[in-house]
Amino acid sequence: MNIAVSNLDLAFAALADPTRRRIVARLTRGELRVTDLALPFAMSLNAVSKHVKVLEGAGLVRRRREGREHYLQLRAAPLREVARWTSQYERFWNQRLDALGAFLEQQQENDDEGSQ
Amino acid sequence: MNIAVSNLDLAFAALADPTRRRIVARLTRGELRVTDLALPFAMSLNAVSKHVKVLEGAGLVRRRREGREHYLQLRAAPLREVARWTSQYERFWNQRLDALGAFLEQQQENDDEGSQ
DNA sequence: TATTCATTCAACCTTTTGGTTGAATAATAC
DNA sequence: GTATTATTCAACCAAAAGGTTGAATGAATA
Repeated sequence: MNIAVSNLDLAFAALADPTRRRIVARLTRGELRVTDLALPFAMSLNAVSKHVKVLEGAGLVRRRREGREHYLQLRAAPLREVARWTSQYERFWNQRLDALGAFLEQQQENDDEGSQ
Repeated sequence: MNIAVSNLDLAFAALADPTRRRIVARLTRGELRVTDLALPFAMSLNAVSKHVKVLEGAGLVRRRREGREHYLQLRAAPLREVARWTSQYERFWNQRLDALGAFLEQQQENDDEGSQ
């Protein structure tokens, strides 16, 4: 009896780990076998294999089996969802500047009152 | 002895929980007291308070104390970081289409070979 | 066929997470 | 001054996360 876990949940959670973000970055260079992917990481191959599975679960990585070798490929589509969700808040990014703008406007109004 | 946790780690992790994303969405309407913020959530006030603390830790929420009331405010700046990281991969979003393009080009080349 | 290689599976461990309840704190209202 | 209200703190709990090691599986190679 699983409760629903959205794509966005999975994508954000997958990307919350720095090792997994490094994996994503690494795969932009092209396909890699699990072993080769794991090379620069200071952890066991098994640990990397687990991270890959998390990324797969989030749809961020695709696996192509060729004999005993598994080639991993970046599938960035879920990042688009992340970007879409995030960009909803674009107008809040400069909140402080907006607040400053409002403050300046307010001050302007006050100045005007003073001149009546 | 904490190991380093990046801003991006904190932001992604904070946003990986659907309740916290709802909180962020809710706060776009303006400041809210903790109690009011918690109203629509089917969990204890304490649970919401904890979520707020996670969002604060990631810099996504700011707290303004006024007497016994705490007013919470959205600080979307960390979302900009998330968007920046994510947009690095924009050109991979349409990977499948690119792959199709490459395939079609390849096929075109093959056709050309056949005509030599 | 026996061995090596690429990878996962399984079990285990520690820390973190997301929730609960009950008590503490501190400001407001009666 | 005594309730009441707003919020956190603290302890607890179950489940998940991130890592380890060792065994299993299945292909390739000698």
